[in-house]
Amino acid sequence: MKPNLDEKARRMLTTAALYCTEPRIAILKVLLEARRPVRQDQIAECLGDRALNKVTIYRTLASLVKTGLVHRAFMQKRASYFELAHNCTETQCHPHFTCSNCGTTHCLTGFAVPMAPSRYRGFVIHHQQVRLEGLCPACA
Amino acid sequence: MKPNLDEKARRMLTTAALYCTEPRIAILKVLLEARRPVRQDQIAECLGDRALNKVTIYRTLASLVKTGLVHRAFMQKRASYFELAHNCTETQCHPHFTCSNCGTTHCLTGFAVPMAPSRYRGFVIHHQQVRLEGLCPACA
DNA sequence: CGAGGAAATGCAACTAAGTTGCATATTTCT
DNA sequence: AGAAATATGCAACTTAGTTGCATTTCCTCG
Ligand SMILES: [Mn+2]
Ligand SMILES: [Mn+2]
Ligand SMILES: [Zn+2]
Ligand SMILES: [Zn+2]
Repeated sequence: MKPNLDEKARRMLTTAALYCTEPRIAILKVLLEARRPVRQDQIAECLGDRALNKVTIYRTLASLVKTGLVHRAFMQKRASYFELAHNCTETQCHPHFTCSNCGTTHCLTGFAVPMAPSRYRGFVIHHQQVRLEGLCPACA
Repeated sequence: MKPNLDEKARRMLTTAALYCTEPRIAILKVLLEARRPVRQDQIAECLGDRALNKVTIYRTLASLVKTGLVHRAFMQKRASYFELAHNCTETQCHPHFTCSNCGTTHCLTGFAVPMAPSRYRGFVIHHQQVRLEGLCPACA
């Protein structure tokens, strides 16, 4: 495995003032290695033999989201997808692209859709989230 | 009530080649009068006395979505929000804004966030959906 | 190091959005 | 009106996510 992933996860937890527990380190490592947002059950599957209770995974994700280490990237089919906060500005995460043919989701970290104006008719806009749909390179 | 709403709903159904049934007309009228996306249970509540089975509402919404009359605007708390297709282009619906203070959602039909490029590193982008979050005029 | 208190985990039971199969009712067409 | 096509209602089911509570683990401080 990656020997320094463990250390990296520990640092992230300490920085966020969270207890460094085995479950949290394991979950963070899965997120660190994932290239795309993942669901609770996908995290569980990645853990394989040293499985965790799903309640623990959900509660860990909740803690990580609260500290800002992790984002709830989007929902699909009534399930939430989570990922490490990466390539984010204060007001916009990168767009997520879902292929309408094969169903896979990709992080489009290379570009950002321009932000909406910070004010519009009395609305104060703090955050913008963009979902894209179309054909991925493999399916196009 | 609005006397011509009924007729309008009927026309929409006929145009979409769907049977003109009482439940469908009732649901369409709720959507025609709603100013924002609504959930299944909100539609049921609006119908009040002449209630409909939730399965009927879900199946009706599915038919309406398939014909393009209705959009699944977004998901929140594991529930889908539906609305009539309005102020939409081929590639983008208007942005939806949710207030982080009071929780209400508004359709921001007045402006459109610029579209992502139609191609980006092999991705063919067909559709773009924008979710905004911040403070609504009442809470700002 | 070895408590002791704070916080995290696991388990079982629960909640609630959405789905499915099937019998019955309604709509449309002739 | 009658037949075929389609829609509705009901009950039972599926499944993502939550809650309460007993037990375990982690961190801090003597
Ligand atoms: Mn991403
Ligand atoms: Mn809208
Ligand atoms: Zn694809
Ligand atoms: Zn508000």
